[in-house]
Amino acid sequence: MATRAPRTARAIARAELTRAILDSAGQQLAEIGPAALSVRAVARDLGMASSAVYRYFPSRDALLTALLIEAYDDLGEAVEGADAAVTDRDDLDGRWHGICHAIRNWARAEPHRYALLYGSPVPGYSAPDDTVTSAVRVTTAFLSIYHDAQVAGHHPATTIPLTDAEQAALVPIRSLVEPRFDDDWSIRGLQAWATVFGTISLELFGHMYRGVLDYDAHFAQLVDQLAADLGLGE
Amino acid sequence: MATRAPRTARAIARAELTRAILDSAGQQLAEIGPAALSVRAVARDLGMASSAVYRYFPSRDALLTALLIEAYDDLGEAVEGADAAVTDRDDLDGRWHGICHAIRNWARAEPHRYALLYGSPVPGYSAPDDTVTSAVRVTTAFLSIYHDAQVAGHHPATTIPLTDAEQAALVPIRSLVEPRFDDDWSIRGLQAWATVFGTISLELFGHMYRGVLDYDAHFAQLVDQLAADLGLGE
DNA sequence: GCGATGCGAGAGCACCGCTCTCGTTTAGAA
DNA sequence: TTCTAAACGAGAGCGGTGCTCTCGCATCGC
Repeated sequence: MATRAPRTARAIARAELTRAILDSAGQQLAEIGPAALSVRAVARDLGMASSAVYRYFPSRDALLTALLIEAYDDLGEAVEGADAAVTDRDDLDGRWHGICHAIRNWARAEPHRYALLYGSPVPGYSAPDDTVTSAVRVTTAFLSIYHDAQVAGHHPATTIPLTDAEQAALVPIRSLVEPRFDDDWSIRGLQAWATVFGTISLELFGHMYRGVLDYDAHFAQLVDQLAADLGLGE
Repeated sequence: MATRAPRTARAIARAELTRAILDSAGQQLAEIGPAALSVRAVARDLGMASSAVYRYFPSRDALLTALLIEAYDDLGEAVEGADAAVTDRDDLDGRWHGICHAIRNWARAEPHRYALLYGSPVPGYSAPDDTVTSAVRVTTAFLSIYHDAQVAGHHPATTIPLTDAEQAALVPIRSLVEPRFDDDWSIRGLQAWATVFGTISLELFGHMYRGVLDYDAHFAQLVDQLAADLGLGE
């Protein structure tokens, strides 16, 4: 099944050039950020006319969206890899640490790409449908751990009771897995998720400038604390 | 003391035009976002040559930085106002709810400005020294509640013990107030801070697209839960 | 082999940030 | 009050951007 669709020489060339554009643009993205990424610069880098790039991506935003999806997949792969690396699937604490640090390590290695994913949305709002499948991979890793933890009988820190409205608000997240999440897992799961990304964003975007000396130690501590709050530590 | 420095007609005109530029640019910022803000459009709006704007702001980034500071002050004012509105200063739970909802309400009313503050940094990195004094206002509101709570003898949920490195990492935040924060207040305070901003950012930037139906109810629940975790509820 | 389609290049449009120059206006010292 | 230096607004212009259109040429399916 060597290569997929392309049979003709033209189709092969098209696939290769598409790839080359994405690579060049991806390098620009990583180096100078999404705001400064320019179609003309990509064309220059590839030695072609800028108008030719538009044969492959209809607009700058479309190119950026493609990079967005690639970034989501890249991060998703890193997170899934870190999770899979824990051979003992019942070591939920280890898996939790694995995915949390995988996210932060990726974010620190690729700050511009992280900002593209979790910072302010750059284009109006990129087409959700295409991106969602890639974006959901990291979320799924969280849910998977929560799910396994609930099934294994772990219990997060006590939560306050929910009103009817609050319960209704969480219906979608609750029904994403089978068996459904209890209230406490829904609440603590969302909370921990927001705390992890909140901390990484605040750190990366410079809001902890003063306040925290050692980001590594602080994040490690936070992940420990969240694991304890989630009741993952046996 | 009517007006401050400006005595000459020229100085008055300068102050007024500076104000007009900021207003026009602020409107652009709020409506179409920081990326699309253009000096030329501001000049057109004010009926002047684009080059004249540069007499007042040396660059687009400088103009954006001024708007950044204004936004920080605007948010800071909203948060301080919400905190001050709680007449019973010992009602820490009420104050906590006040500032958390003030932040989110402001963010939802001014999504582009919130994104400018807490999304990906748009210019390289705007001069910290000018912005810090305004940026720190909302942080101070958090610290104030934490401080009062600790003095009043409230205790947050139990925390896991810190290693020496983790303790050292938190030295700056700990010594921001007198008396210094205990370990548990440092930890839970930072954690709650990150959770609040993480939740607002994830919501505003579309990462809860599926998962949560009713953002208002979810955030209200989160704030309740954090108050409980912080031990603010009597 | 031939028409249809895909493709690259170039010119061009409208916009951008920013700089420079050039008269004019204003402020402050002589 | 006069005169000089500074501030100012307008305009032209430079190099850059995203994007469109047209025009030849290569390639594909029939």
